[in-house]
Amino acid sequence: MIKCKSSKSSMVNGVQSNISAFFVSKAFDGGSKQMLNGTIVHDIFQKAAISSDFSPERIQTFAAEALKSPNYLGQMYSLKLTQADMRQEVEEYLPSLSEWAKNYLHTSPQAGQKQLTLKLPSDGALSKQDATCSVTVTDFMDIEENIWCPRFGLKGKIDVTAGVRIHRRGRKPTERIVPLELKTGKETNSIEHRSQVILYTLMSSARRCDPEAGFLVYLKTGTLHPVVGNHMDRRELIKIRNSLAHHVGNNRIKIDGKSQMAPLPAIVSDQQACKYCPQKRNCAVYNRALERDPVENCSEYPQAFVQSESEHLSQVHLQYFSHWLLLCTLEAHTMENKGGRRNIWLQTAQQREKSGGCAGNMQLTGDVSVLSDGVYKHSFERKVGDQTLTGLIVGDRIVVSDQDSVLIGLATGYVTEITVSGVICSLDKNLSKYSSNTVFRLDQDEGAGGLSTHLGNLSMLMENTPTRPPQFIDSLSSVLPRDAKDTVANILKGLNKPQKQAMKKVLLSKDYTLIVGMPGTGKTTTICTLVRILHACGFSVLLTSYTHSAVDNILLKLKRFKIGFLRLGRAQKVHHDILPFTEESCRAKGIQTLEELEQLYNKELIVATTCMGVKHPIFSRRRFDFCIVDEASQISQPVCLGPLFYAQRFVLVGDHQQLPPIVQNAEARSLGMDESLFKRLEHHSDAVVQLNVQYRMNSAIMSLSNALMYEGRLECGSERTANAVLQLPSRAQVEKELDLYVCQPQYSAWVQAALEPNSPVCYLDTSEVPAPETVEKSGISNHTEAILVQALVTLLLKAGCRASDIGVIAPYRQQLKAISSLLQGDAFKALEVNTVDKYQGRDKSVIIVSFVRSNPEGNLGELLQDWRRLNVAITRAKHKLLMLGSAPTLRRYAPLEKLLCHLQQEDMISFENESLIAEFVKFSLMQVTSSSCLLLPMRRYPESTCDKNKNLFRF
DNA sequence: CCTCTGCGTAGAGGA
Repeated sequence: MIKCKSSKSSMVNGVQSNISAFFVSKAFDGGSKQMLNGTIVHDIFQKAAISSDFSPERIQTFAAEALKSPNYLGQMYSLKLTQADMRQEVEEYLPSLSEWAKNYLHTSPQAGQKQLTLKLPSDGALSKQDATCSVTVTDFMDIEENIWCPRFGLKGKIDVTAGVRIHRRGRKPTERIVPLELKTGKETNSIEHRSQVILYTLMSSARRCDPEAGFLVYLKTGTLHPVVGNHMDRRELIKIRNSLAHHVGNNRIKIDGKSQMAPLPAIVSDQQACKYCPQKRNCAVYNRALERDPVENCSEYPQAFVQSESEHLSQVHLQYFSHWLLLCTLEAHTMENKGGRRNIWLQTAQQREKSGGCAGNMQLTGDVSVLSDGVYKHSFERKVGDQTLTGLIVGDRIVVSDQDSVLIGLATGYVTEITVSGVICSLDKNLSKYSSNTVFRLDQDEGAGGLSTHLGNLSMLMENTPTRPPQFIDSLSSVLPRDAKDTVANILKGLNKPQKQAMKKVLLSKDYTLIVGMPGTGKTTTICTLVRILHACGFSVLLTSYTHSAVDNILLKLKRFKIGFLRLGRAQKVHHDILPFTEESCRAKGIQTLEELEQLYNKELIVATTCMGVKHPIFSRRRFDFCIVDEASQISQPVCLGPLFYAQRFVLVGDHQQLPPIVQNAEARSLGMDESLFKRLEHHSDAVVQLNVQYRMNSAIMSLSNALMYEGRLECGSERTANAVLQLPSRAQVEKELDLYVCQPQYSAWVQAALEPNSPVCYLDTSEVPAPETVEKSGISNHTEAILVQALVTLLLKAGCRASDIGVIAPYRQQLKAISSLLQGDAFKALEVNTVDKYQGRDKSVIIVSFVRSNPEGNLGELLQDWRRLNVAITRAKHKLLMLGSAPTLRRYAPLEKLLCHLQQEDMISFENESLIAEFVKFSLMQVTSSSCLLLPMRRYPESTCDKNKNLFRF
């Protein structure tokens, strides 16, 4: 869909429009006083319209409220404007707002006096003869009506949807519902303004009776201009739309199986238009980097800016730009196809419900309450009561449409609560005006924004700034302030050697430092300490990571040391204990003036947010001494760059031997999109410091990862870590029970080892069991492995292990489902079943890994081919690591082959056959069924039923 | 083949 805003640069000019479709980042169109004024005046007009009160007093009140609203204060901060400036600007408009209402609003006493000239369509329902008429607005039907119109491929927001009465001399008045477009700029009545109204008229016609006309409201003068688009006008606009859509939609082509950026239409040669175009740099860099026939080779050469905007860039820079533009384009395409908004109109609610992420057949119940300005609380109930709701989760962003996908995108908002038969959510629109039997669908809204942050950052990287290889300062004494020395020395006391080295490296860096944190080496602690040291030295720090939870992890630690910080980001995503530090909470304590806001933004040395949060107004002004990026090895390059622009020096913390950034498009991945900035910069070994002393795994578990990935560099931090084993208080009892229960000649070595604290690593080869995989559309699972996991967990719990100390890991979601469905009940509640990816950064005392894949010659998935994923899976356990899988299948994966070889050498593999496994499973399951509560003492068997000397299982 | 987290939007006007 193409946005309807009809400014010259986005709708009319070929190349410019394409460039602006790529780069919609704020950074290039940072706004202006006039734009902010426009927004605020719109706001005031719309508030007056909602309350049907355009009296000067009321309008003054609305203006005063707007001038201290959080959002506008933020923008004033960005633009370095004062509230007084802004007030003056806005107040100029207020009288004409009242004036406009007096002239055109029918509730006003002398309404309908103004004569307008309508240019009527020749075949229109309006009259041909008299072009002069008067118009009154009778009703405000909607404000900021959101229209997504698949029929024309257009989307947009209509400022005001109004009922109007058109009077013509000697005729009966005509009633229409028409779009009003408000303008605060010059009364140009220009082609751009008129085109925008024509498109809105067209979009309105898809929702209701064709209004045939719309109106431009110029608020500076308070005048109203009718705009009637005839068939030809509409056709021409749609043609422009189609050509733009074509270039945006077909921005990549495949040649010999390889994708590349498709050529754009010829660059425009309008010096006047280019002069002020916000996309100037992007246009120039794009042209230099991607066009086969760059303009400098052209004979006529009107775009001198292409040269001046890009001459600082070398071939390497341009290559980086075009390479990542392609990668982002490929990835954006895949993401859009996957969970894009188009499914709202392409799929019925029933279809979409099956794949999850949609709730159809919903009706409004109860009243809609106003939570705050522009936030309305709605309760929906399922019309057909017996169906359970699937897919939607609290916190999801949603789009509300009507069930038949005619009124698409009526409102957007967030799910706040899920009940048995309904959903409660906060929406940006009040839907109570729709009749009570309107049926709605709520769709999960995934891919908003696309990759605009990536591209915006990429563009910013192309800015003309000095570059150089990493440099370092010679001595610490020159960086440490004298009065901070003692504090710093004190803080350093708690650290181990590599951690201390890391601190030193950071302090001595002039540009950047990479901290490689191998599993369990205390990355969070190290970052926390680093922040404390930098804080003590009086440095400002921007603290970021890709996820909210990673940011909050560090902040939770920092909070304990009473270090002050400001946390940016949506309250709903922030950890509960960190909420008091968020901008939102601080503002709630009463920020009315720009000075107070500036104070808040500048108060703390430490500011924390996610990498994607760099669009915040604070970054248009504030700069930091250091930027620390946690989990940097999991962040794609263009995203990681974002926060770095705002700091003098930066520190990336991560481990490229663990999971890389997620890239959905296979081609983009193969072209290197999953290479993080962390990995790329690791080549500068001067800037790298390794944390190799770990406090998580005991020595046996650690040895796996050392053999697989770290070539023996990983060390245990203490004897205690190295020798720590699983404590199972009731183990003896369980083993006795086992003895009593199963008395067969082949005692299961594996089951015994699984419970034995002194064998921390056990691998069960299920190839003889056998345990074949199941491949379904929804994913891959392995039922037998799931049962074995259940049996093991049951046994561990029985032996006295706490459920919260056990973690189950599988590479596939479908397997997690299979396992979870077996582990129902309160006793398993605290147990965590999750994917490898989700376990990154975490640990548990006991980890059970189910590898799932087991087939004689079938396909190998991509997941298990990745060394890094396996490395993560085997480094989560502190005391005991139990693995299940079919060795012959798994040996076809190179990483697993290496792991299995090592396990074999160490004699950590057991083979079991079907009957043994069956007995073991039967035993453990019997325990489940025989006692409803697992943690009660076990039923005792009579002594006589067991032959003690044999120490065997028995039926 | 199947791993998943971030993003509030669309439009504010200038020349």
